[in-house]
Amino acid sequence: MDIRALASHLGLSIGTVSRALNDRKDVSPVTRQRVLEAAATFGYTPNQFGRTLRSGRTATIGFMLTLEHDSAVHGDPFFMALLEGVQAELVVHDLDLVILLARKGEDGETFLRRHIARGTVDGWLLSGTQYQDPRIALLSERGIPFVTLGRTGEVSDHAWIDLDFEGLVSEAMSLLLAEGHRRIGLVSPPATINYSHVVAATYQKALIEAGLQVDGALIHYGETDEHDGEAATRELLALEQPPSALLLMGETAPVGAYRALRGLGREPGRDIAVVGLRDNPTCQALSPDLTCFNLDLNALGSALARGLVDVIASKERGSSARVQMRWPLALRLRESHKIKSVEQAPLRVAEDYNKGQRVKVR
Amino acid sequence: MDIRALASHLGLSIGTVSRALNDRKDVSPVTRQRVLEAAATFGYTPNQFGRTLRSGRTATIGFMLTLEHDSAVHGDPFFMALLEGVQAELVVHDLDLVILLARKGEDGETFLRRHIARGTVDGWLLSGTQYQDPRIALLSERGIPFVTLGRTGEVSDHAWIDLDFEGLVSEAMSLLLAEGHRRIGLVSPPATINYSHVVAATYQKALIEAGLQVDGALIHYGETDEHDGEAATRELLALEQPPSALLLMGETAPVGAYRALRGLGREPGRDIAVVGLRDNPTCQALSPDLTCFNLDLNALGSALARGLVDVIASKERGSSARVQMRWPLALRLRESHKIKSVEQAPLRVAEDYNKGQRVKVR
DNA sequence: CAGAAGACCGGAAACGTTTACGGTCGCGAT
DNA sequence: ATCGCGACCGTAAACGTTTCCGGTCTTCTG
Repeated sequence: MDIRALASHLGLSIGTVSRALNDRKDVSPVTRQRVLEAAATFGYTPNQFGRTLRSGRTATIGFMLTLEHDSAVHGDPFFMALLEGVQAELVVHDLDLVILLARKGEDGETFLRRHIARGTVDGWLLSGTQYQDPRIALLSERGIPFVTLGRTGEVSDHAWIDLDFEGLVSEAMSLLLAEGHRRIGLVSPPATINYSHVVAATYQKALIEAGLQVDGALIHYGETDEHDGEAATRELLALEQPPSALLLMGETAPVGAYRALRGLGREPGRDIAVVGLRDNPTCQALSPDLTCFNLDLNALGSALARGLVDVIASKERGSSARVQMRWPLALRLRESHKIKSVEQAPLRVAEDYNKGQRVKVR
Repeated sequence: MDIRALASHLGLSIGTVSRALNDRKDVSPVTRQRVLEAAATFGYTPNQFGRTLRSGRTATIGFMLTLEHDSAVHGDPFFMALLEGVQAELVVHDLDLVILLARKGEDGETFLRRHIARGTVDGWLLSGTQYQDPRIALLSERGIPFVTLGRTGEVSDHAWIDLDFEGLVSEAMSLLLAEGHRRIGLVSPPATINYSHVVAATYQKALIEAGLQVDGALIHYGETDEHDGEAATRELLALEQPPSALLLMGETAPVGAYRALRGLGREPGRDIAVVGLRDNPTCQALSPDLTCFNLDLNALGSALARGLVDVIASKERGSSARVQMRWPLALRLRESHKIKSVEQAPLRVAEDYNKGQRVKVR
């Protein structure tokens, strides 16, 4: 079924039919109605390839999935719920979604270059932003609309939505400080991952504002998967002055931390406090229940898609939309942040570090 | 950069250039070489849409991702590793991969119909096959190449690769029977999921071959996620004659089972035996370590892709490829299948059920 | 009432490819 | 010398759209 066939059946020219289908002007309401009805009865769908060949638009947006270096989201169904939200929003704007996988060993830049040349999509959703991310420069200088999930190290005026790591870490820190902890271990991704910097900075800020000194030995950078979470925990607890609390900024790191702690004969949520990042299914298997942050992935996905739609629209209008926001997360108080054994006496540690200076903590 | 521009720069016609680029005959080796080099230096990439418009081929295959009813793979990074394998194989054949998401509330059939009309891809990879799956009839009668991950209830001659549930269940059963268990609880997906039938049948066959009777109360159908795994376990253990072993045919069901068991004051791997389905990250968080099956998702993905390539090739040749295979899984003996407390005396139970008749169990 | 201004529509040129069809040329066979 | 046959290449017609450009015809304006 052609547009030509449809037009001749209606006794119209293909131009008019095309205009009617695309909601453009220069077509009377009555004929537009006729065309729409005929298209529906014949089940006519415009050929996408003819359409893009002529107009240059694909009506499709791409979600770039990177398998490696994605430690923030590795190992859990993070994306499924996110993409559901993206999809739901895009369908409102008559946009289709395709998920593209970078080939194994292919870096993000050449991946994008390949697809730009191919003209696969009209806009991009990028995940797994690095501290320095060449994809951003590439897309912006070519004028291709995109939104990133996550910021980068350099300040940039591109569109992004990131988790509010500032708010998240400072909330976790004030919780732990209020519980009396003075030595708090931090497990954070390597420096290539952007949010690692935000996390470390906010962590230090919280300590300093509380009048405490920062001990670099308490900060552990590395992959934040289960395995490394275990190693990091062992390392931190082997310190001369081990932490009384752990803040784990990786999705599955708490699983490894629990294991390491028990291997050392210490019980999370009793002997040592543990706070995790996101309330994901993997961590729901832990007991005692992990205190961590709640994230509505569906809503986040929608916001991401809406941001991209805005960018595309403003580019067509010649203006420029400014979508840059930190996505708030709510703290879920459960069991693992508590310390039940008083012998752990966090205050003593605190006094050591404050050298007699009295600190008020909420 | 046009094919026209490239041709005029070479002093050739666009026809010749096209033939040279597509490895067709009627072009001398020397000019072909010239064309290839020129294309490389100019960074020319043929426009995909013009190409598809003319030839009808997209050089792209689609992986259909269904979010609902996918209890077999729900809640874990099943797909990531699988898709990596698919991608790696497809790239050899110059095929691109796109992952398409069914819209929320959209059933698989209309999803496919939409994309068939659009002509999005040349072939399909289908996951989450149902017991009755209308997608298969749709695609086969339209002559569109596809391979399904999973079989269906009706015998069909379409191409599929499925996990070897027969081998898997019978291996698990002979393990548990050899360990002395006589009442084995089975948690399996609902009847809409195809493999649930295979699992149940093999389970019953194993019991009968061992000379035991089948107790329907020991079989629990339902979603096999973490939540339902918990509910199912509670239900089974509430029986008058509770099972001494659990066979859980869902990815994350064991997590819930562990929780339920401990809620009832029973320790997995000591008071009761547990065998799971796949060795996934979520289950790796469990302790004691879950006895389950190992699956090389990467290899499975490659096999899937290769199958589809075969189907496409044989369709072009007019012949028909027969790719139907059960994918073997290796049992991983770990801790959870053991029973350390002898008071649980499985043999007594066995004698109850065999009414004095002696059974030889390997 | 003349002219301008819209509303509505058809014609036709693109968009970038592939591919069927001829045409030329050289060469071996008759 | 003629014929036939490959090898090689150019021409042009598609593939299915969108969109610019005019061309009617009606309606409003002064």
